Amino acid sequence: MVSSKDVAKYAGVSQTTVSRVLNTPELVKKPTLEKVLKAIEALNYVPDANARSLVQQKTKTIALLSGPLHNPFFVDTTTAIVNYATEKGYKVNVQFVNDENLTEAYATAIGTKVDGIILSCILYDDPIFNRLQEMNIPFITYNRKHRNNEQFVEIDNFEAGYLSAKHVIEQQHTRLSWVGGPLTVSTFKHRYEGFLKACEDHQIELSDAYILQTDTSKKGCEDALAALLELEEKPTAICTGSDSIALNILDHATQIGAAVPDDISIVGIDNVELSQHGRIQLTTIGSISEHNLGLLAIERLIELIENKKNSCINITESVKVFSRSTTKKIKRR
Amino acid sequence: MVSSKDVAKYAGVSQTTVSRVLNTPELVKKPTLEKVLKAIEALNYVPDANARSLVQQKTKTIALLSGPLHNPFFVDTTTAIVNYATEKGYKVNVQFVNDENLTEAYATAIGTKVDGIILSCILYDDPIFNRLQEMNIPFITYNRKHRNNEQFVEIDNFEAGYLSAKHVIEQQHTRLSWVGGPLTVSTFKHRYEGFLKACEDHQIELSDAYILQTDTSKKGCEDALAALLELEEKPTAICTGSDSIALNILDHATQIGAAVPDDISIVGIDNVELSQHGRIQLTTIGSISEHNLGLLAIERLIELIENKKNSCINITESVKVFSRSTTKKIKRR
DNA sequence: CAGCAATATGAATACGTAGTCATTTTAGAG
DNA sequence: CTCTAAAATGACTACGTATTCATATTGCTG
Repeated sequence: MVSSKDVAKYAGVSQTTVSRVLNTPELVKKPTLEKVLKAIEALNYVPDANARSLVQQKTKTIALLSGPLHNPFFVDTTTAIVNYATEKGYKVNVQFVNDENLTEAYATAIGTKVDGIILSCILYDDPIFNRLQEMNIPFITYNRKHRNNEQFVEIDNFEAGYLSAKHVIEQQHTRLSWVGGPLTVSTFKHRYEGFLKACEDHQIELSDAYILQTDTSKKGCEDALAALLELEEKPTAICTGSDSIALNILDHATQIGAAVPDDISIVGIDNVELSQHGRIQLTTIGSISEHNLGLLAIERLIELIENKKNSCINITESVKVFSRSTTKKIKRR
Repeated sequence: MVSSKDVAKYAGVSQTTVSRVLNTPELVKKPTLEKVLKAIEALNYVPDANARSLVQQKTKTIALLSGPLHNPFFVDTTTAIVNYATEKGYKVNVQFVNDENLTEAYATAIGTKVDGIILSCILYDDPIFNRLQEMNIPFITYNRKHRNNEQFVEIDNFEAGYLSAKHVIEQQHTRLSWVGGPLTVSTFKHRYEGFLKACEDHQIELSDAYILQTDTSKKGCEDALAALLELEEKPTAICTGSDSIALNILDHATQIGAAVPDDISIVGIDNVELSQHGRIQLTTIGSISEHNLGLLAIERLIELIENKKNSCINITESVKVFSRSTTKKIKRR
């Protein structure tokens, strides 16, 4: 591997000068500068980022702990995060986190001495949170948050859940179902609470059999739908905890011949890109901003890293209904 | 930041011993071992991965240069690659590459001294290829390949294109269109060649107006479809260069009221996860293996890194038709 | 051309780890 | 208890860079 010393020898200067050429070229005389640049070119020299990190104590690397990409929400956010960070000169270390590899994911993120951590996958009461805080590495959560979070970006989850129910209630639905995710997660918890409140406000009675908390997996969603369709009195509308869940249910409903929205209406939350697809046209609740949560979060994180501002970042984006074709005014009998 | 020296001082041993505890604990006496472990625990010590990389000349990091995630093919492969590499103890540096940031992407991949590079985005005749080879870093391409590639994993692109055309020809279609991507890319080039051969073998005449090479963007695909639908004699089947293109066309067709498959049939290539969705049900050509190309490639790459085997890896997976609901036997007039 | 400030360069060092080699300690044999 | 081989530990150095401080060179003023 060719080092700055090699370049120095080749150019007949000191290693220091080579370093200067790369970092503070204005401090080096033109002829010397060119000699060195030529040497760099000739030897195909590329500075070693690790060595640089070691001495500067900065890695120009960010750890991204994302949820899995089969959830289209994370497709959108990962794209935004990676692209923005790359553009700003940061490398992005990506891990897709699930329940099993969570703690290990944190460990490697910490051991790599990254400049910052951006993560979605955290529980509302997660013990790892304290360790993260002790590490004194800037970090921010998007989508989900922790009970004590100081830096996070989310949508107004309560309102999203509320609007979700309100939307189908306004379409005359009275038999509303909720298919959500684990209540240990802030998003699902608050969305569900919003859903409940809307039902309460509109005097909708909720059958216990209509309320399901899945593990959000494809299988889990399919089972949930199956359970609902087995009921004597089936719900006419399903409010879901996320677009991912909604898409899974929509998929399975179509496969087993349940017509959406004619037999049953489905509402998502998140307004992921995919929900707009002509064949999908999912009615959903999403941020009024066109910037997704990942982008908002990575912008803040990099600001945090570079300015060392320690101001609290609490962003809660307002939401609205995106009414598409998976919901329909119920036909009164 | 607490270093191994701090641990050494705390435990009353030398830094060497601390290092040994972490790397070759069998060479250290029990009591000493425990003293050190306690110190590590007490100080919350985490070894600095950068320093380790510097001295060992190994980073335990892999650079992934992927295409953008709005192409669902890369959703599948990125998931497989990141998860497999993570499981094997590698960090994955992800970049989503497009035409503009390509060279820069290579530069950072090289500057980080990664242990290996896995990439899809390379042109069939790409000058960067030589530089990669000179770097002497193990690298492998998946999906696309370079003319001189020695390590690659692909599907049988020619056969895929061939089967694509054959499938709709067998459904009595005679007015076949091809909407592909740039022919500078191996996949599109070979798929197109296969398509042409099938048409030739079955005496299908191709109108020039039916052959379109798009930039694969959403807009590009929409324009292509619009152009086709403006023709006096519209094609009855569109064979596309990839599922991504097919999905974009399907999206737009639905949005503008063109019925698929009743008005027009659409075939993709890649068999991405999303193509199976109940609402999509895209007929497509894909690998007979259930492992996606990303997984196959990352497995080989890590083998390459760890065994230094320099054997050529040329994998070309066989393909078959996945017949779903976007193609249909044409109604003879 | 002297003298001095400003500019340009280089030598030495630190960053945190792993590995080499030398040294000390331990265990076992006689 | 002595001697020797094996086991355990430590001092030192390299990795490739950026930075500090010292030194050399240049340019300018009078």
